[in-house]
Amino acid sequence: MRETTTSTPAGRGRGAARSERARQAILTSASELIARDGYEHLTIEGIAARAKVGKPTIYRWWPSKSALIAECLADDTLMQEDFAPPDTGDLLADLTTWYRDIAAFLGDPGNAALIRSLIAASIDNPLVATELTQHLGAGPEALHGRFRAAVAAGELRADVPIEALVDLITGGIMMRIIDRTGLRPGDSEAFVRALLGPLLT
Amino acid sequence: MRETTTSTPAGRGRGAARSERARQAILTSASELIARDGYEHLTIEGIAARAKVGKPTIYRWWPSKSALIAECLADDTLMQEDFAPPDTGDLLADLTTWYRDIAAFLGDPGNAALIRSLIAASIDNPLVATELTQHLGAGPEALHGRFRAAVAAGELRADVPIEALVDLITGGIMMRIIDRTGLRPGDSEAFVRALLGPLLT
Amino acid sequence: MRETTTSTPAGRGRGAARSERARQAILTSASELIARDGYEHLTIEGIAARAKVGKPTIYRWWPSKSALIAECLADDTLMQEDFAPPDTGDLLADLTTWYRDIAAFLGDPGNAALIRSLIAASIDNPLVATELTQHLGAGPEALHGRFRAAVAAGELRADVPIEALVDLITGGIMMRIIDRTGLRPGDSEAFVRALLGPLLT
Amino acid sequence: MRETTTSTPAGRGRGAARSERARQAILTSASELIARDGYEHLTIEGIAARAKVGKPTIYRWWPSKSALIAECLADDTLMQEDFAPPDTGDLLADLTTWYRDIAAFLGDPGNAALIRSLIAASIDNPLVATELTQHLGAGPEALHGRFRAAVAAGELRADVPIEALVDLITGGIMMRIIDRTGLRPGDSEAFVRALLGPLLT
DNA sequence: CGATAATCGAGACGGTACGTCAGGTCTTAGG
DNA sequence: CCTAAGACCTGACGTACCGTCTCGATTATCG
Repeated sequence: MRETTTSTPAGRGRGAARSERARQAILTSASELIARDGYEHLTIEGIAARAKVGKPTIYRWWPSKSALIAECLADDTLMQEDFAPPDTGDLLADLTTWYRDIAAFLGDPGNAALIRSLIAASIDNPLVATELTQHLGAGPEALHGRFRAAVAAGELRADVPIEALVDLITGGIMMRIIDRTGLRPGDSEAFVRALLGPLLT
Repeated sequence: MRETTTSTPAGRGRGAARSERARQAILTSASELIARDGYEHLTIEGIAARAKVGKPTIYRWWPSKSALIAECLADDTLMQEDFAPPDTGDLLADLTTWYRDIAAFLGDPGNAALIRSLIAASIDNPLVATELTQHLGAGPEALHGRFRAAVAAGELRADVPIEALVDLITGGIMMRIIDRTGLRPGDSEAFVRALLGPLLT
Repeated sequence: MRETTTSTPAGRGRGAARSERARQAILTSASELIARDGYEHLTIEGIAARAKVGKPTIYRWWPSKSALIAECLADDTLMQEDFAPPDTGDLLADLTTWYRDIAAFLGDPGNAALIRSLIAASIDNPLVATELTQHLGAGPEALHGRFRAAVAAGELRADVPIEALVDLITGGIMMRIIDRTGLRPGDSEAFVRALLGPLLT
Repeated sequence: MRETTTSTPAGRGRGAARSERARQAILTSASELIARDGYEHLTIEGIAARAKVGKPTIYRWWPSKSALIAECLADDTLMQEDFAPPDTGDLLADLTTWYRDIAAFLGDPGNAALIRSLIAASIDNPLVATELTQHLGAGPEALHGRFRAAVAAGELRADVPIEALVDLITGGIMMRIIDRTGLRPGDSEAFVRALLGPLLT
């Protein structure tokens, strides 16, 4: 679990400690409800009821629905999947593999809807965007790392703007989720070719 | 104005005709409010009040807030800008120009917030996504056309997957808006190079 | 029904009229609940639920719980009893009769509790006090009237301060309710004698 | 200080003794807050915060807000005034004096509001009513005593129902506070005359 | 004198109710 | 028959307090 959010119990001077039981129940309930009903139908009241917790307990620790979702992601409660390109030495093949995995995941309409919900949450909390891209493997460790390795291996030109490359490829996935076009596994090669293959004559 | 939505006046038998005044007032009010407060704070009630219209008048013609927004876009009430790459014969230069224009537009935080709102609206109505990409110049006429012209001119390989290319480049922009990283004009070349330049050694 | 409160439908320009069904259901539910649970346990939420009405419908028409109670009283929904001294020509006998009726009424602990609740409501809304004293017969028509008649009949001295007399006698009842001492029917004569009988030697 | 409430330190076996500092701080804070904000806005949480005391410390020693108020009164923390009729041998004059003092006290709207708050507290705890009437001089020692002295002095008939007389006169004051009519000093004579003067012809 | 135990401050907890906002539907009056 | 106005029921919002419980520290008595 990456701890990225603000809801740390802090130093605790005196007084009862924060209830780990409540925290877990809230994260779990939020995760189940967003997966079932989508971000738009997610309510603090519903989460509190399902977690058998008072609403104030949620408001005490999270300033907003989206912050709560961010922690669900950071805590791996909401999405177990963590995509990352392998490193076989063949960049095109590795990216295609990675892309295909994601496409397979998004083939399930439930998963696609979940990611759509997470994009919605990202809009009022960039932290969610960060967590989401992490899970998709587009974080600094995974995709960035693979590109840097390719540069080091002499597979990719040294002056390639890796940041831009990552945003392009991640954004390409997002677009297909937003406009509901979807990602077919066969698209994987098209995307990778469009990105890395020789385009200009 | 492209007419893409469902709110056609229809055949009409008897009775008063649909009030064009009301329609315009609603679209204008919705546009002003979303620009001012963002999609999350946009309410039907607020629109009705500002347009001096009853709520049912809105519900009669639009099934949802996002459908209303889609029509605002189609009607050019919400966004006057219509980006499109020029065609000077030099694809890289043309794309860079287009990208730079968009980056300049998004340099204004208000505009960035507006687009972020439109992405939010896109999530519960793909029609908004369509309209939005149109306005950004990523629709069939503009960006696709430019790529097809490049293929025809022999500037781009014939087997390039244009669809994927467009989604990559559009998605790249979206990503930067969602995660609030922003697009600096200087990024334009990086993006275009990352997409079209020679990457592999 | 005396109409003393502010919740008049007003002029009504256009739009749906105020629902009489809702108004009645609210008054009835409030009356039942205050009689059952007391003013302290009376909640707007509970009234709304029992009346099958939305909370805003209550807040639209009454500014506070106590204003609602005042209207329950004015509407004779909460208390059907309306005490008033008879006029047989014998003031002492008439007052004793009246007092005895009230004592009998308050003999039922439920009634005593209800009046106690109404005193509580009176404290944050003097309108309730007015309505309550009306019902007890201490309003201008009943007790005041009887005293004026006694003066006219030469039964009572002309310079008697009627206002003070009424407040004394009403307050005497209130005291016994507040301190839970209670009013026994036998007290009636003691009170009336204490008030009107020859005290000084 | 009369000790009438339940908060006795009890036998105590071992362990730390009850903190007198905490007790005083709580009584003082409660008194200040009820005087400032009224009984309806008085909260245990607010008292605890102002007294720099934990909520359980309050709940440990007092079962309810009203019990705490009762002790504030018994402890003379909340009201320093203790009214009592003098005994000059002239009952009418003495009562008038006493009444006038109370009327003067209630002339200050803050005092009137305080007494109103105490009546509210009396409703859910008759002990408060007892303490309140004590402070107003309507307890067994003061007003009752004065009446008994008058009987002994032959000023008042021996068969006068003193209890009822006291309730009438106290209730008369209460009424004026509850219905916010107020007591003007000039009313004093009217009340006393209404009570004791020759009424019947 | 050290163990025992009650108290104290602090504050988190599961709850209930608050008063408000907005949703989407309906009813009425006017044109 | 459409439009404006607006009332209706519903449901969620975020907040304030409730009364209880759980800490860790302090304090005083008892064995």
